Amino acid sequence: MARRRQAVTIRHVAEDAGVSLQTVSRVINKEPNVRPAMKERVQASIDRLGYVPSIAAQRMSGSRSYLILAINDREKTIAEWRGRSGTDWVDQMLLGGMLTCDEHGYRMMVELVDTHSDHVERELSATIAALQPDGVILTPPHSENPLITGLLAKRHIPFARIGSLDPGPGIRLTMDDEHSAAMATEKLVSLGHRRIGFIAGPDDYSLSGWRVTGWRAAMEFAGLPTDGLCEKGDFGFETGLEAANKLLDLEDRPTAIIASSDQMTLAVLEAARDRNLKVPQDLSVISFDNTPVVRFTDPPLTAVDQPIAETISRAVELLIMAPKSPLPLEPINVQGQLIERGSIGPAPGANDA
Amino acid sequence: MARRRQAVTIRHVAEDAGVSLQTVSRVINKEPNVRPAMKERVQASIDRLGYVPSIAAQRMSGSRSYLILAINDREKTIAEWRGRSGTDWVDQMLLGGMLTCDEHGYRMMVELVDTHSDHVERELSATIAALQPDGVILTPPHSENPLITGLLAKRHIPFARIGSLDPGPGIRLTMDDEHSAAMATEKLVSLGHRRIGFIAGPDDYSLSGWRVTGWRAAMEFAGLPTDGLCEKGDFGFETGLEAANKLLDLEDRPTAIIASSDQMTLAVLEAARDRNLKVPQDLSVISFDNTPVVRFTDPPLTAVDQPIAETISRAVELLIMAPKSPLPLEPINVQGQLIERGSIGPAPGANDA
DNA sequence: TACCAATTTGCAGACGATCCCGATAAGGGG
DNA sequence: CCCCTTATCGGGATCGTCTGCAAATTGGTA
Repeated sequence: MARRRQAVTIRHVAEDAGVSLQTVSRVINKEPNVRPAMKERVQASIDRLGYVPSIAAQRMSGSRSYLILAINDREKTIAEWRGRSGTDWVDQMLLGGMLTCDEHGYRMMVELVDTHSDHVERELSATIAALQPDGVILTPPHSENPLITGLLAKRHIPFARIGSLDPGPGIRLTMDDEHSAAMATEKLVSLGHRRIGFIAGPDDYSLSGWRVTGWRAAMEFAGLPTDGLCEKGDFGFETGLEAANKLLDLEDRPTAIIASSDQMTLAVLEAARDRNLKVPQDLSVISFDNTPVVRFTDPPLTAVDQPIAETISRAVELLIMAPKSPLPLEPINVQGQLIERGSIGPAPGANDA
Repeated sequence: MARRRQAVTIRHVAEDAGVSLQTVSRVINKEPNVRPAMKERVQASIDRLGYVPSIAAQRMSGSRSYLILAINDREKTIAEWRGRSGTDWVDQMLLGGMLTCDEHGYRMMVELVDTHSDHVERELSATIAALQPDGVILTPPHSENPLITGLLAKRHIPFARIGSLDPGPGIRLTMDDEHSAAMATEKLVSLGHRRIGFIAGPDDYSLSGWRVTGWRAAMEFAGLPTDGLCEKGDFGFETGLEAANKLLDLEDRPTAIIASSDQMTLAVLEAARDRNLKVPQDLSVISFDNTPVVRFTDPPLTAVDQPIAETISRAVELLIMAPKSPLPLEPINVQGQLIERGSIGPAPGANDA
């Protein structure tokens, strides 16, 4: 096959407009110090010839790659794909990220990286060298991996850490997990529940901790006990089931459970069914994530919506602006929302407050 | 910020190994005519320095971009994202595409393109010029857009058309829609159903037609009528509901319905509920797609699984091999599978066959 | 031993855009 | 009207890799 060359280059445009390459370049990059008349003339040539700059060449000559890289956990993502349990993170990342990138003439690429592997550093390092992105978005649990953050910081590549409050380099964006958990808890308290169980996520996600903190704070504020009411899972169905069983087998069984992911909440529904507990009459349930499945369960789940798309969108904007405006040092909180559906109701035996 | 340069270039490797740039290049690209000893020496330097070639520079010098572009319909994809109805196409494309790309050292990028727009051609053309991908994957309905296929053919960019049997340039890969529809129909016939309705997809997807053909053929083979039993939707919920209503309001109501998408099948469930028809006792239902939601409906849906991931994976492999081996002219069929769940049962009033 | 062909290696140029810096043109105060 | 500052524009080098061709090496044969 014949070697493929660029159809229209900056040179053609320059000739057509009768100006230098430099001037065309300035117009493309919207640089100042170009007279309006000149700018118009060049733009006309660009439009007429249908010229589009080659990103490869732009990157080569030391400028931007117009590429934002989004890093996801390989193992987790593939498991979700294979199991067809829905990959809401990827979906919502793409929604928020791609659309925002589009607006600014950038592209987003998703890259899967192994979390639990010795060569995370090499793997990512190679990707960076090959692609040379202008910015990187780290999703949990990568956002808390010091090897990764260290590597990016060393290379001076702007990056965003989603869902992490740990101090360190990079922009931090969270979905205010503490507040969200408190909000869910308060809702249940207001419905008269006094024993509210919580199923936390794994420890290597710091947001797991923040959610527990929010729940505990709201419980204590309401003067309610928390001892023995917090179990732990890994966001997946199986561990969620174990945790749910433990909570529902307690002598003084909770009348409501909040679980840190939709999959774990599905497990709670299953555990309740096994015990002939009706949701929401005997047990109220609130979930985290609000992925598509929660609308189709029986009953549909009340859930804390994680505004992933919006968060990623904010991250993209900040990264794109990075060369010009300094990155915010303080974490940015994007507020979650409690989407009410049929899985919660008044506490059994509680009169109207 | 300081201009970012490549950390380790081919030049460093060449110096380190004491050879010319050329030789290093040959080793990287696995070209013949390099003595084993030399190859080993260069490879050692590459490993030691952690060298990774810059894709931008590779593309610049006229070789590959190691990039496969997957084109999806913007409007449809965004609507699915926003509505959180599940975007199985994007998900499964990424699953099949990214993993296969990874294996070959390629990357996949998803690009959203407006289907119903005058400037499809310009939009795509600009993307091609900017990214210069080594291959393009077109999903329906883009796979049948002559403007797009013509453009790619003219630029000599290898491309794959998913879900289209139309003659023309490019590799064609289908999920054997005709056979799948026939398979679903036969299943219902074997359960004793005699009036089997079909809800087709929109006309601008040629696969819609093939599915109808498969259904009609299976019906006629069984000596069953088809008149008035085929309605049409646009794959979405609302039009699916209209179609379902029409079928269920027929004087001689069908006892089974096959719908061409999961969303339309959800609408069938809704329409059945409105009329107090029990699924599967009064009405059997089979869906197309098998997206994650179908496991959570009541009852879970029997569905024709669309092997999107596998199909895209095949497409990627063929595109990557394109420069060396010629592209197959005949369409490639990837067989779908009928996943049986609770939404089908024997026809009401039919004794065991 | 000498010679020719095939294999292996190196040199210079190209790819398309940007960056640095110098040259020219425009504008403003004395 | 002149000079100096600032806004505009252009020339040449550069980025990292590959392609085309020439040079050097190897190996086998007459």
